[in-house]
Amino acid sequence: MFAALSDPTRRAIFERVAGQRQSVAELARVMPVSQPAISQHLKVLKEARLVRDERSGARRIYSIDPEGLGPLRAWLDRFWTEQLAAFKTVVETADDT
Amino acid sequence: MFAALSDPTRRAIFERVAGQRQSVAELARVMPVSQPAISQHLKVLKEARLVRDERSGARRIYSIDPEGLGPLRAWLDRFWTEQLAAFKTVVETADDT
DNA sequence: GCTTATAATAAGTCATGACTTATGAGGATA
DNA sequence: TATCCTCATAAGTCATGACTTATTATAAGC
Repeated sequence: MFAALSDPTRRAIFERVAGQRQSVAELARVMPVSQPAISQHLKVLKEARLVRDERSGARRIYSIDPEGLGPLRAWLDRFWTEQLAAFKTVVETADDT
Repeated sequence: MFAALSDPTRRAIFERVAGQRQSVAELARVMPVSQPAISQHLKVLKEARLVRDERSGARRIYSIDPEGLGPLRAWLDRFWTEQLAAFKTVVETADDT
């Protein structure tokens, strides 16, 4: 999950696909890397369940995977309360001044 | 942000610090890597504003940074609606069957 | 059928980054 | 002051992974 989104190029591809379903060639046209690089990134994103692919003739259309970001959000929420607790502590400490 | 959380060891350190503020030595005791490795990871986490450090005598106590996860949540929320839209499309497509 | 477009895989290169050991600096304790 | 912790930095090693070009497979159009 995090590994899949950590690379800037791959994250850019994901954001683009999330905004609008796209073929590999379209992505390759606009991104500053080669077509194989795009395919490799899409493979990683697909394995992370962040994108889906769908055949359309010779094209292969990639779109965001609805399942994808759930685990990330779940992980984030686990720390949200702890973060707030820590923030509260900071505020209280500041109040002690 | 993503890069900082992509490494499993570093993520484990972050989760541990998030649960309970801790010194470097404490982390080094429980984690399966050396003390310098811990320090290096903490440096990365600190630069990503995910943890804070605080001097306590010779010790240095690390805790979660309240500011840290905000940007990640903001990024995630940007795609949440798109994800739902995509999911809706999937459902509607399924309904067409 | 032959050419063209699309996309995946193979193989190889090169930089990055996650570790290690060694060392030094700063504070506590006797 | 001498010793012991605690932690950061330096330097070097090694694996991973993000690219490239070359190639192959499949579908579309003439």
